[in-house]
Amino acid sequence: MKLVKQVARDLRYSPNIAARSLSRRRTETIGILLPDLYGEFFSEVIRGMDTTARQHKYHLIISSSHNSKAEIEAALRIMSGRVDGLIIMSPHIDASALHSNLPGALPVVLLNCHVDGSNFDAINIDNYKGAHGVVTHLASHGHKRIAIIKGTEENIDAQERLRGYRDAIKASSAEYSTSYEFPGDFTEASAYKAAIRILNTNPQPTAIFASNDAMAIGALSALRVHNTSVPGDIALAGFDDIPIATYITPSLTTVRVRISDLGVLAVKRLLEAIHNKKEHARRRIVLGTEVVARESCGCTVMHND
Amino acid sequence: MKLVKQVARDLRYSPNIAARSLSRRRTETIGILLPDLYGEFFSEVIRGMDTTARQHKYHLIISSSHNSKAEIEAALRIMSGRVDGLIIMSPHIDASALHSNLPGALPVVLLNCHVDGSNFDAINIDNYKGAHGVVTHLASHGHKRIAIIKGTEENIDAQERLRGYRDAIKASSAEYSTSYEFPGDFTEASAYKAAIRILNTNPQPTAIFASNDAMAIGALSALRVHNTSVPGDIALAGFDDIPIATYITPSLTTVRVRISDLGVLAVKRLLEAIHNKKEHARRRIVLGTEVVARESCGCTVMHND
DNA sequence: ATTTCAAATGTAAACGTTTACATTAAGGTT
DNA sequence: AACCTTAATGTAAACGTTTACATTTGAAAT
Repeated sequence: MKLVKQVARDLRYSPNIAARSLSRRRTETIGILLPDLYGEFFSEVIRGMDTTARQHKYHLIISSSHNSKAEIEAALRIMSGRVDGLIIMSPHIDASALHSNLPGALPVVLLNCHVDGSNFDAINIDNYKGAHGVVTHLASHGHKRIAIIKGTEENIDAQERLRGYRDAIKASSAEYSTSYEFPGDFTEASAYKAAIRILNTNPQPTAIFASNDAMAIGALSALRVHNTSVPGDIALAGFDDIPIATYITPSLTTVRVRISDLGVLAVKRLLEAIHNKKEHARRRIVLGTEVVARESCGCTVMHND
Repeated sequence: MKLVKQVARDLRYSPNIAARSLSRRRTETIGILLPDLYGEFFSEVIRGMDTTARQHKYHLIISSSHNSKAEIEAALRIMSGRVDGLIIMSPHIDASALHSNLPGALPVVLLNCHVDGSNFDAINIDNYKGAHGVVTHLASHGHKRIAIIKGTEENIDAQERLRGYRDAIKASSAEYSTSYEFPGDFTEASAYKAAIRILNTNPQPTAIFASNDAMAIGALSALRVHNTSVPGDIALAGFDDIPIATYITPSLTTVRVRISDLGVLAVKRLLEAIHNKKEHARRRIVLGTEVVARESCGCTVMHND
């Protein structure tokens, strides 16, 4: 080892980050803006981001719980000074809000956001195809009345999953009616309530597609309490394939999203933009999904040992 | 509004954070060091930290997936320059490692760490009492052979929960034997395997205490696959009370930890240390727990609607 | 030994704030 | 009107790096 390095270590020297940032005009930090940090989905995404960022010697600064447009705009402004780029996950944001709250040159990646043809890097889940696929699967079991528990209204994922559901129903021999569409907000509790409403519907649906796994679990709980067997009386499917989906009873038929890959991709894309600021070409990436048939739809009894 | 402010807004002025940090000698950022970012437990903790930090206009910089002592020491050094204080959650760290990798003046709060009487602010869960309580509860149902699925060996929470389990067994009419202690690592998968080993034990235990809820869920899954009814054939209890514990089938008897409060407390304590650097008195806080009896131990049938 | 080029070293300005201090202005008291 | 106190304003140094540029040094080539 070079003498200098040895001495540096002896003196416990470590460069002052603020001075370095000031001088170099970069912080080696990327910002993550989330609506909320709740449940396994988000911790998986962040895990992907964190490991990828660290591989490239970047740091992650996280700000969550922005549930109104005003809040997220404030967060944008506050964050923008301390990061080299931003990953934004929020249903509340649109292109004009971004332009008016961010320095124009700041690289941005939109994750699971509604992108109205605006020129931003964006990563989305293939919600439409995933929902279409799993609902088609439910229909293939012969179900005629398939209910959906919807996600938060303004959420683009929720909207696309609903669209996939509707088109799949229409394309199948199942019955299409908006009376089979029940509101939810991606939490277990909201789905618990929705499931009870579904049980009180006449004629009763024989299958439920929950717009995410957390809601599928909430619905399952309500069905159990009301002595309704899954998949015997009512079949059930979710969306996301969070780790726990394999382990619940019955195991959950769902749509697999490589959740942590979302985070990995977002960070990679952002770093690309940061490093090639000039000639970086913005584009939209859609992450594919895959239907995973487990017990809750009545397909199989799984043995995962 | 003052004219200056108006003009400032018009020009889209925002102060340069790096320059401000350099000049003020503080970053208004606190660092979080985690071993891993996995499952609901961590997202809850971070949520508590994030909201509390934001209330005080502080930012959170997060670094996870440090699973060896070398990694976490590297992370300590890298982080220390960019934050005003550090919250550390890691089984791999000890006082000397902290002292030799951090500037002495940097405020630190240890969360769920092993604190060997060293002079640090620390926050811990009352693991011993919680485990003792829930195991005593299982014993009160008349179980004589109560197994435990242990957590990661070097983890202090795991050690304390084991200690609580052992003391509770000895204090009850149940049978104490280390052959009822099965290894696990806090993941569903590890508990799945452990549960199968438990089923093959002769005589078979009639109750299982899993050292966290994720493992309880993993064990439950294995029991179901092997046609073992819970709580009919085997009673089950977990630890943490993650949100999903209410919603699984059967609902999970567990030990409630106000998880997000852990994060809230840690941040508050750290901010206190940052602001009162001189006369801040370090101390250890132990967060109480509460046994929550649900279905999986055979207590009641819950109706949560 | 002189020239040429590259490499090593040294120097100083810049990065954009904050803060401490000095100066000036203003207001109130005798 | 002279004096004191407080407030407002202005000035300059400091924060700890990086980087661009100038200078010196060293080595290779003629």
